[in-house]
Amino acid sequence: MKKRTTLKELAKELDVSISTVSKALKNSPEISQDTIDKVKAFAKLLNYRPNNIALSLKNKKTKTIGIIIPDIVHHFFTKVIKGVENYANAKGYNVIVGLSNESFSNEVINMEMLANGSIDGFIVSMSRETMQHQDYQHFNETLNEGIPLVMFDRIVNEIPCDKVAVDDTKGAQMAVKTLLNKGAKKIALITTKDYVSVGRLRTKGYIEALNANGITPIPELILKIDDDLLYEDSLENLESQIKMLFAQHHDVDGIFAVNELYAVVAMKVAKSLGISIPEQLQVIGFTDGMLSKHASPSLSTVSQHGESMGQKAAELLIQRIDEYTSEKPPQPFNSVIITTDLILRESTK
Amino acid sequence: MKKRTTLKELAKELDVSISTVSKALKNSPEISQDTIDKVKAFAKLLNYRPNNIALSLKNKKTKTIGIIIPDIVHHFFTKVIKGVENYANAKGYNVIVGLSNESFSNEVINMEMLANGSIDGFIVSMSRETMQHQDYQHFNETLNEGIPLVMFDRIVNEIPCDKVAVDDTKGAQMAVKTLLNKGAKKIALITTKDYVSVGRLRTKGYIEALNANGITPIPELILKIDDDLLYEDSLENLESQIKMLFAQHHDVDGIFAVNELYAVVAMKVAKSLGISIPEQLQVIGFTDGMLSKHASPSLSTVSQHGESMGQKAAELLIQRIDEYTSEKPPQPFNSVIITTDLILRESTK
DNA sequence: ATGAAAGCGCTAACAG
DNA sequence: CTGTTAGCGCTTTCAT
Repeated sequence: MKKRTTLKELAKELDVSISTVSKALKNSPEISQDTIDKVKAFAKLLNYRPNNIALSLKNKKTKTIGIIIPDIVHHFFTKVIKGVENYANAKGYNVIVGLSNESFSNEVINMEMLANGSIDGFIVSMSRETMQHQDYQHFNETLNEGIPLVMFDRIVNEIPCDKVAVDDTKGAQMAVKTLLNKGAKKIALITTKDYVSVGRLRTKGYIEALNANGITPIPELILKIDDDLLYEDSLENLESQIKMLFAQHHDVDGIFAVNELYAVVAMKVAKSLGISIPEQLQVIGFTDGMLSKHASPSLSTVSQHGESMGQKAAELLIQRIDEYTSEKPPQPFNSVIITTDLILRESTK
Repeated sequence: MKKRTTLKELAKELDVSISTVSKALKNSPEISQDTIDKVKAFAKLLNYRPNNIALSLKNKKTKTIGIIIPDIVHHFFTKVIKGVENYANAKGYNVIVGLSNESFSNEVINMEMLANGSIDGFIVSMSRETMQHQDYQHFNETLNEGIPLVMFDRIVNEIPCDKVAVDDTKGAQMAVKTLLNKGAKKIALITTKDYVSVGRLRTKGYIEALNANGITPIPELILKIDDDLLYEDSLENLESQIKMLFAQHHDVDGIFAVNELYAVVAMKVAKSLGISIPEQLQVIGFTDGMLSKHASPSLSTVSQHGESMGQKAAELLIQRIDEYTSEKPPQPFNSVIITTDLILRESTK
């Protein structure tokens, strides 16, 4: 277990000063080619590699970014992380992942832990609790301390920062419109409670699409699911609500669900009731994940392009980090919208 | 954008020395209660929080651990990360995630990047390429530099470190035995190429279970899929292979697949051929993910307990980190086996 | 009870 | 061309 070599050691062995070694390794023109060669050869021999931590302390930059998400067991967030990693690594950044588990306090604690010098900036999707409490103080504090922040997916206007959002409303509109075009007359919506921004926006899209087609939305056809479904125990609740919907409205022939799980569960319930898909009932979900692809019938869905979101978020963040450190004039904040695509599969005609 | 307060600033404002402030904040008995109070009050006022980087440099501990995985868009790894995060955070550690994308060089680069002081230890599941090349030099180097390493899931004996593995062979045995008990006579296996350790071990379990029941394994019933299926484009290849299997062996009445995707695809093909599940064909997969739960019929599966694996890995790693820094006598390496559970659902009788 | 000083590993302004 | 020095923020030993 040999210890990591330091500049000091190299210097001592070569009998030159530390700064000479430091400069030589950077090909400084101040140093003679001769010593440069000697130093480099020796450094390679001892397998010298600079200590990141020391560099961070010196440069006041850690070259790592923190991403805070509500849950990692979730295809969409996973895609986003992948996008962030790809872009960040290419730029020489590492990525620290913090999980809030949908809890406000976890989110705060995680961010505070990282804000104490561990990271150069944050990429965040708010926890459900934070959205409910509408307490954004920790975000604003972070920003005040000069740590840039990019929010994605679960966005809120109150926070002055860069944002990357999905075009939730448009995506939902498109889905519902497609359902209508394909002959659906009575389309139900399975969505979240309104405090979830993406649920709210997708609900908006649903209503707008109906209105645009001269259809008055029927409140009874809108299921606002209470529990965030990532928490798997609430599935039964969902199933029974959907059963009730079918019981009361035999003629529902279309369903738009704001995530793929709701959609898949709806299909399952429908099948168990002997309703055939897509003949009697067409279904479109949101988020293009594993479930959609491998459900049977496979699920038509609005694709969110999580990986692109992650990339874009990382890009905005690193740009902002550069701006801060180079003391450039501050640029206005960006709000990037990632457009959605409709992927048609077997659950629609 | 106010800057972070430092000890120095506090000291200047309070007109005491830096070391006094430092000690006061730690309730050092060397400092009078009076100054302690004063310092603390002022520190709180200015919202002082210590700089992690400076601490890391001083202590030579970063309080962060690096986890390197082949792919994050994968339920199992995601569960493991969650387990690692939970345990690590509780112990005051952060988690840096590195993705190898199943590539050897990415794995090496990622580890080198982090090994330069950014982390106190690694938790790793090898990339597919690494398993193929059987080049473990980077792991050994890391260990030589005194950075502890815990491997999980994709394990290899050649590396002297702590390990957390799934009981792949037993899990597979149990699955096949269950299939037999439930009346299956001719059981096919869908597995990976042998260089994937977990695939190899599960194949072993399959063969052992058959042998134990006096059945001679038929090579034709063993499909060794070439491409790692996480790469989604190779699905068609899989489907056609499965079709061929059914064409040549009408009487296959059981399938054991080494992951849930293979199993779900097999069910899909079977259904498309009019084979009813579980009546004519019973299926068991491996890994208890979203797909298994929400497939229709829902998939019986061997659960790997990814979250427990992550927790255990983090526990072993942090223990090892403590050992290293406290210069305790080295303990022998642990190999923890996480036992599997069989979850019976609709795809078996 | 308080402070000065060294040092963690590295960089860079300044001197020679 | 090479070396000295100060400093990043903090801890800790050793004076005082």
